[in-house]
Amino acid sequence: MADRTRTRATVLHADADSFFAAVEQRDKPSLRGRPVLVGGTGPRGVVSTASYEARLTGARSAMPMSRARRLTPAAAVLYPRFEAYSAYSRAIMAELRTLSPLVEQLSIDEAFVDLQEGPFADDPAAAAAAVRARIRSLTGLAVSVGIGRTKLVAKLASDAAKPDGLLLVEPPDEDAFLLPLPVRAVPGIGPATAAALERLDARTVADLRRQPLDVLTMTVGESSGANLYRLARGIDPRPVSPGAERKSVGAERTFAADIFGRDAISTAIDAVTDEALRRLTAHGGGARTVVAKVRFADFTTLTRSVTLPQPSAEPAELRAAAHQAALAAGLTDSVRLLGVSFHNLSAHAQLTLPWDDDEVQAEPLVLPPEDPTQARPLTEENARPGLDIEHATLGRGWVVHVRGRAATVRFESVDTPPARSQVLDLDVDPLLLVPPLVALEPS
DNA sequence: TCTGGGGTCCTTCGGCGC
DNA sequence: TCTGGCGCCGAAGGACCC
Repeated sequence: MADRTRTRATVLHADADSFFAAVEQRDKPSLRGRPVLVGGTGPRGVVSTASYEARLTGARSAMPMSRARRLTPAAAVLYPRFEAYSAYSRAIMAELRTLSPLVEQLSIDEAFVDLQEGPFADDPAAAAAAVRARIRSLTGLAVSVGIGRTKLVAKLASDAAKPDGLLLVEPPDEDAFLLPLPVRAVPGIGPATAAALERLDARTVADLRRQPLDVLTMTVGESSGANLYRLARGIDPRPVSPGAERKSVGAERTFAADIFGRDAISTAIDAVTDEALRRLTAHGGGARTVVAKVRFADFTTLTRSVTLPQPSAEPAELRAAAHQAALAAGLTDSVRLLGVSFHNLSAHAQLTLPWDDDEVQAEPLVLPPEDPTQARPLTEENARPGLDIEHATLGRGWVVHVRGRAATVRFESVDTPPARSQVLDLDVDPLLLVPPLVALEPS
């Protein structure tokens, strides 16, 4: 494809507003209009998403949950329900695909759409307004949209449009839009790069544009420097490309308290490896490289890898490699986090068949995960605030908290009025943990 | 006040073959 | 035979994003 730079604003970027928190407020009527924090609820949790009400107090994504709670004592703190978010995400992406088949999903709540070839190239703003309204009607969620000639401008426009807005930046208006923005707004410029640019006195995109190419490459590296040099000039020929292949899968776990000792660590490696294997199996195919990641009590982190002669999908072989890699990290100190990931993925599984190898032992099957579609009794151990529950006669609701056999819950869902919280004795009124029920109907 | 979990991409370095 | 340069690959670390 000859990538001829476009002349019209036909790249659309759509991004759901405080997605996780908005889904929770939608599904839990008593939380609407109230501060909500979604994220890890344990002692070492961090905030994934803060609702707009919670942001008023200074709570932010990536902030330690302990700090966010202190800033926002009134907030509901909820454990993420990824199944529910995925269902809403699929509905949003399906609506976006009505605009064009060229949809590049960036994350669970964000996508680019290329309107150039479709019927909407002449009036992207009208198409965007219509799709925002349909998504709102179907899911109750606000999706902010930016439209521009390039991915960079579309993305920055959707940021500027938040919350619940639509901004189209016409090509003649690009410089007026881009130049005053802080460099930190540019995707790819994080804290480290911004600090390096600050040393050049480059704080805005306009400042960045004044930097010679060689200064930028010396400051932030060859690739990033050339990239920034172009982006600062609005040069961004990246096409909207659907179909990106996954390059790695893995799992990692930060322990509520540091663990130490051979046995505890070995058990933990097995558990994390099982989860990573489960995801590899779900992805399909095998992997050639296994990476173990270890974070010690002082937060220093290191990785060690083992590369196999050929890609493998055999749990025993991958598990052995994971242990070998973790061992190479020298697990003597207190360990805060363990991770296992698989790289150099190969599309199709290379399971060594039993007759290929005399020494194959009893097949160590990947344990089936706890089937998320299967209801289980609610207990103090498996309770997490925010999870869906069901009572035989009182119906569906969600967990506020569980202490011993006393469960505090609210019986409410998308289309019920807000409910007061009530306390049930689980021995008298058993509750089932159930998968989220996502009813998507135009309203 | 104490730092998650899922990823992607880039840089640097050392080993190796030519 | 020794040395240097180049390109490739794997390993490790780090920055960044949502």
